[in-house]
Amino acid sequence: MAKVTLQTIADRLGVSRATVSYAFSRPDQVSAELRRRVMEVADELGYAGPNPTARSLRLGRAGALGLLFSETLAYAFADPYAVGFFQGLATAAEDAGVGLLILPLPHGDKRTEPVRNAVVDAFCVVSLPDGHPALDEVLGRRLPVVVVDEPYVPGHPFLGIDEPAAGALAARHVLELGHRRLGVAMVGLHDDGHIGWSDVARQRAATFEAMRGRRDGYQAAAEEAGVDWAGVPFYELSRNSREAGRQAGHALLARSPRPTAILTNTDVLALGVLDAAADLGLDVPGELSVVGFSDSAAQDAGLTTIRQAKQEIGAEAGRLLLAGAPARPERLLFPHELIVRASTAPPPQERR
Amino acid sequence: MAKVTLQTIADRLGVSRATVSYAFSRPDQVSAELRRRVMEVADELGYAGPNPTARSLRLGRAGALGLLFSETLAYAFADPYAVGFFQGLATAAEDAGVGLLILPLPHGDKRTEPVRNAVVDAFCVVSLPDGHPALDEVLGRRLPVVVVDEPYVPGHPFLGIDEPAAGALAARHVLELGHRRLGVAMVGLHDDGHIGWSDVARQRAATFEAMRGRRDGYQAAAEEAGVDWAGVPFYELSRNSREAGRQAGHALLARSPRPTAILTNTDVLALGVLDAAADLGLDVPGELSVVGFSDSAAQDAGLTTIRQAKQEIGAEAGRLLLAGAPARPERLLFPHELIVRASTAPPPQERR
DNA sequence: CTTGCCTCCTTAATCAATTAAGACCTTAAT
DNA sequence: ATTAAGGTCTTAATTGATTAAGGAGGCAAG
Repeated sequence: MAKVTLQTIADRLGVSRATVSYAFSRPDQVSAELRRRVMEVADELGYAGPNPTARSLRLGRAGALGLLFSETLAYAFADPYAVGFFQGLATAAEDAGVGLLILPLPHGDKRTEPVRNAVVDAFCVVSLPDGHPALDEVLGRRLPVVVVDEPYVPGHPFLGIDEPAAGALAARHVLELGHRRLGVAMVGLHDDGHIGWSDVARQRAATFEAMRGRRDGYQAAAEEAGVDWAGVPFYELSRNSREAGRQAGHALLARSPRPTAILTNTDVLALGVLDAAADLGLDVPGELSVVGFSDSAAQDAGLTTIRQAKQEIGAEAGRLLLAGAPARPERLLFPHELIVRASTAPPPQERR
Repeated sequence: MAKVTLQTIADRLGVSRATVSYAFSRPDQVSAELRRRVMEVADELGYAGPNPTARSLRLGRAGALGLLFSETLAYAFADPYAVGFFQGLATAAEDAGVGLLILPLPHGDKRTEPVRNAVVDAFCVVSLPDGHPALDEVLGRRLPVVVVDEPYVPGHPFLGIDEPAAGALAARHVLELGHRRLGVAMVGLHDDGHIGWSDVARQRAATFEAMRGRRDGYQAAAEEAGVDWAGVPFYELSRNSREAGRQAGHALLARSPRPTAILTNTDVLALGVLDAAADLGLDVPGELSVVGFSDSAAQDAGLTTIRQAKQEIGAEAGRLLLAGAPARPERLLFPHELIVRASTAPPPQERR
C-alpha cells in the first residue's frame, strides 16, 4: 500500500488535485455527486484526509500551543502547582480546539532541538530557570510567547501575582511571629551576574520588575514593623539553584547577629538555605525560619511559601496566546496566599 | 519585517538555498567560513532556523506523540490515575526527545478536527469511551496507535492489567468480607447497545476481551467461594456514565433478595450505583458494599477499587509508540492492586 | 599531462497540501 | 440572439524546507 495523497485520488477519478482538496475542505465548491465519489475512493484507498503537516505548512497554522515546564515532566506533574496551572491552560486550549504540545526540556547536556522543531503557533514558558538554554531557543522562534512566574522576559507578557503584595505577605508572616533580625536571599534582580551582598541602592535599581516588586514588598512590610531595612543583610544570586541558595544561606548565617528568619524569592533557593542551616546544625524552625516562594517545590520539604492562583493563570495564559501576540506586553496579576508549613515559627528566646 | 526563509538568506549571500540548508543541518558539508557568514546573516535577519513545519513535511516526521484522554483535560489532570500514567508517558517521550501533543476531545457537539489535524507520528488513546467519534478519527489516521485501558481495539496494542486476575481480586474482596448475594454492573462488554439484564451465555459472548476477562475473574472468584454465578444478577450498560450506573444500581437493588455487594467495572459506574443507594436511603457500606475499578475517580468518594500500575503503563506506551508500530499487536499486562476504602464492609446481619 | 580524489557548492526533484483566478458550460433574463 | 449569472472544475503559484546527484576547481600521485 503505497502512500495515498490528494493526487492519488485525483488521478483515480480523472480530476485535478484541487478539486479533491475542495471536496474535503469546502464541500460547496464541488458537486454533490463528485464529492460522493471522492469520498468513496478515499475510503477505498484508505486515505486519511489531507496531510496535517502539509496543511499546516500551507495555512501557516500549527493548531498547537507549545508548553515548556521546568524540570522533567514526571517531576512537573508531581507538583500541584504545575498541575493546577496546566488544568487552566488545557481548558483554554480545549475551548479553542487547539492541542497542547508539551516539550521535553533537555536535562543535562541534551540539545534543545525539540524546542527548535516544535510545530506550534505560540509558546507558554512556565517557571523556567534563568538562563536556561531552552528559553533562548523559544525567543529565537519569534512566535508569541507568554511567560508565567519566571523568568521575567522584557517584551513579553508576564502572568503572575501582585509581587509587592505577595512579598509583603511573606515578610509580614515572619514579622508577626516576632522576628526582627531578617535576612534575604534573592535571585533574578539584575542580569549582570553579580553574586554577593547588595545595598539598598542596588536593590532598588533591579532591572527585573517582578523580583524588584517582590523585594519592595519585603521592605515595605519590614519598615511597617519598625525594622530598619538598611540593616537587613541582602544576598543576591545570579542563578536560581539549590546550590546558590546554600551559598546565600551560609553567607547570611555567618552574620553577627545571625538572622532568625530568611526570606527567599524562590522555593529552590529556600531549599538551599535549609541545606546551609543543616550544614551548620541549626534547627528549623527552632533557630531559623525560612520562607520560600511559589509553592513549587515546597510541599515535601515542609516549606512555608506563597501559593499562587495557578488555574486562573493557566487559563489566562492560554487565552492570551490564542489571541495572538498582544498589542503590547502586559503584566497580569492573580491572587496569591500564604501557606504556612514547618519551616517557620517564632524566633528563639533572646538570652544575653 | 517580511518573512525570512532559507531563500532569503541564500539570496543575501548569493548562494543556493541548499547550501544554507546544509549550513544549518549538516555543518560539515559547507566551509566553515561560509557557515559563519550564513549564521551571521541569519542572525541579522532574525531568522529562527528552518521552519519546523516545512521540515516535518519534508522529513515525514512530526516529532510528537498524540495523546487522547477521556473527558476534558481539566478533569483528566484532577485524576491521579491520569496523572500517573502521564508521568510515565512523559518520561518516555522525554528520553526520545519528542513532544507530547495533548489533544482536546470534543465535549458536546464539537468536531474532531483537532485529531484529524494533529501533527503527530503516533497516537496514544487512553480510556476513551466506547464509540467516541475521536477514536474513529484516530484510527482513520492510519498511524501507530496504542490503547490504554479501554476501549479494546482489535489490531492495535493494548496496555492494561491482567483483567481476570484483577476482576477476581475485586470479587474475592467482598466474598471474603462475607458477602454471598452479589450484583454486577458492567459496561463495554458488547457493542450492540444492549442495556439490561444479561444471562451467562451472553456474558461469555462479550466481544470486548478486556471486560470479558474482568468478568471472568468475577465469576471465577464467586464460584471458588461457592456462589452460584447463574444466580448473580448481572446488569449490562452501553455507556460508561454516572447516570448509567445509577440506572443499573436501581435495577440491581430492586431485586429480591437484594444484593449486599455490587461489583462494577468502572469507577464512574460505581459512583452511579452509590447515587442509587443514596436515592433508596441505603447506608454504604453498612447495607451495601460497592467496588469500582481503575482508581480513576474513586478517591474523593471513598470508593474501594482496583488500582493499576499507571506509571509503568505510561512508560511502556511511550516506548511502544516511539519504536513505531509493533510487528503484531500485543496485549501487555501490568501490576494492579486492591485499594480498600469506605465503600466496602461485611454484609449486614441476616434477620429472618 | 592525465587521472583520481577531495572539498564545496548547485541543480532540481520532492514532501502534500491550499486557493485565487480563470475557463467552460448551463440556464435565465432581457 | 445577447448578455449576465451561477455552478463546477482546472491551472498554476505558493508554502519552506531536504537531499541525491552532479559539476567545478584544486591538489597530489602516477
